[in-house]
Amino acid sequence: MPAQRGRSFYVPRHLRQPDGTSFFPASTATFPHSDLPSFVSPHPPLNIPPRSRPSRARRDGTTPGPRRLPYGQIASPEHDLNNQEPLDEQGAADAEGSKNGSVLINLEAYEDAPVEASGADIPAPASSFDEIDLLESMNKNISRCKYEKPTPIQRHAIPIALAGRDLMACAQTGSGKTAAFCLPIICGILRNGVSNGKKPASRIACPTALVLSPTRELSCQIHDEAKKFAYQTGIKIGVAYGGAPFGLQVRNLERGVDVLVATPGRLVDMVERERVSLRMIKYLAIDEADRMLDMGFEPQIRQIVEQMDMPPAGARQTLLFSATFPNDIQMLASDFLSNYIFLTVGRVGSSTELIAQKVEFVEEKDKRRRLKDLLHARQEDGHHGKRELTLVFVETKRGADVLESWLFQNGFSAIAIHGDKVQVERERALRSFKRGATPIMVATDVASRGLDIPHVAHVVNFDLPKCIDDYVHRIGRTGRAGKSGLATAFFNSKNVALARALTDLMKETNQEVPCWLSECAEQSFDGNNSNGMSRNHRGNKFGGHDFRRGPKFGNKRNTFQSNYDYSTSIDDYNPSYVIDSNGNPANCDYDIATAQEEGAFGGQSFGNGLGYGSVEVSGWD
DNA sequence: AAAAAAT
Repeated sequence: MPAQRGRSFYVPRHLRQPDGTSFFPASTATFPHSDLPSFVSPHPPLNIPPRSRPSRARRDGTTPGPRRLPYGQIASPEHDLNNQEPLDEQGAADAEGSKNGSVLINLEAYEDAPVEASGADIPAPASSFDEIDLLESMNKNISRCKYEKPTPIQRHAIPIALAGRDLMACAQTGSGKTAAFCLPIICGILRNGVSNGKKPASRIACPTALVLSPTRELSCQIHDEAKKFAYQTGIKIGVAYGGAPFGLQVRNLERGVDVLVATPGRLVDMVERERVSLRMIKYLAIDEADRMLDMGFEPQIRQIVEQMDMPPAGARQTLLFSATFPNDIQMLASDFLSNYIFLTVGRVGSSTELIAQKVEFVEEKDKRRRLKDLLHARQEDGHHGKRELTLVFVETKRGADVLESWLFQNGFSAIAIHGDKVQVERERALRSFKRGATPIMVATDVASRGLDIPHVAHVVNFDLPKCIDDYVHRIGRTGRAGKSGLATAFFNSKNVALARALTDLMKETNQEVPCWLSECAEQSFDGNNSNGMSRNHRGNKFGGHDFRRGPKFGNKRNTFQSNYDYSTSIDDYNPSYVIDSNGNPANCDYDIATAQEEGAFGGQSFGNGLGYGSVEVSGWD
């Protein structure tokens, strides 16, 4: 029985201390409610000294949060990726039912979400939508969306954005961050007069606002959401992403666009072909900003923001949102910002505790058989017929296809989704899964971020991800809106590097950690490092703080909650160890055979002591 | 080694 830390809530990864404690001890100044703390005082703009950009190894780009959280709002409407129809009132109210009591109960916990804000002249948060000076037409849309009360991130971020300030904000997906940047942007455009980006005698679309996101599906989702807020305001929302007909998208934009939601590649294409110009951009929002600035994406983002015709920082308003903001990414991101406010809204993720996490020791060759058993077990437990959904994550695209056909041959109705499928197939697979036509979906990480899939009762990590953030994100597909869920992971010697982080996370979420896993974790090094490379540039963790306050920058004025010792975390962390041919740390003498003797195998290591039968899972309501 | 994002 592993020692529990006695914390009854989940601390988001980016708010954790290296020792696992929260960044927000009781003595720390936080403002869980909407009062602006008295110790927040204006100070001159921070002067960020030039720095050398650290060379970065492959970073485990993390994106926010797994699911939509209640916050007393009705859960987000299901997004039909193909639905490009204008939103009608029914659409606006097309909220997925989550009117159960637990939502309201959980709401109380979210009110305590700790908040950290730093920067000059921080606008006071608002406690209600009425308090925020959004326009009448938008208030109606907010009501139509059944948003009764702003979420913590909305309460803080919307006043900041409405005040015209640049913002770097940390908040989980589903905590309402889409609205947190869409509402003030749309409101700002309305106040200044809608132009629909029309230049007389020009076919070039000139949007006033640009929203960037890392995946096509996420762009669709934001597009749909933004349309709801802009309903009957005259503001036009457009979308541009790859895998869909170029000409069709362009023609839609030619009809006028104020807010363009896009993935980077297609946008660059459109700008280069002179179908879109960024010269009128007044608002730039980057969703999943840390991922967007991660290797692979950064050059494109830099091209869009710095090398095309977009007005420079200061001449536009820039809003960056993400779940995590490692310090090195903050540095990159600050290039895009001017006198910005850094905002972190942590959350008390009690719903995460509603996910029963189970880790089983399963060798590669046994995985299929074990998965089959799991799927059968659930059917025998009488849950089938409710068409609850099971999401199975694998490592590779090919692996997804292979497992899909194997499942099919074994009588399961499964479908695969991954990036080698054409967009139409991706969307078809997703729809089929959501509908329950194929209640099992085998996915790569393409499905782990940004997708809102109701009724997922079970997430199986057939292959565990390399980084713990991905794990958190994947399992968060279940246990939504106050409902419980189950997450099962297949662990074997290939995953030893994840043992420590996995153990920590499970403890934090009050899960019982199997003995063999604890033992493995104790004997291995920090598992959040999958390739044995030093990640000291990232600091010891998380980046849930304004990097401007780090020791290198020497500016600790006007900050609250600064009792964290950066000196031990940012530059001094330099682990080095050797990985042997099996991928294990060479000096980790963890012995699989011992684990087997200890009964570590499948079925013996239920995360919370609950069997499948005793886990309350959701089905169709 | 892998996934995502342009054609």
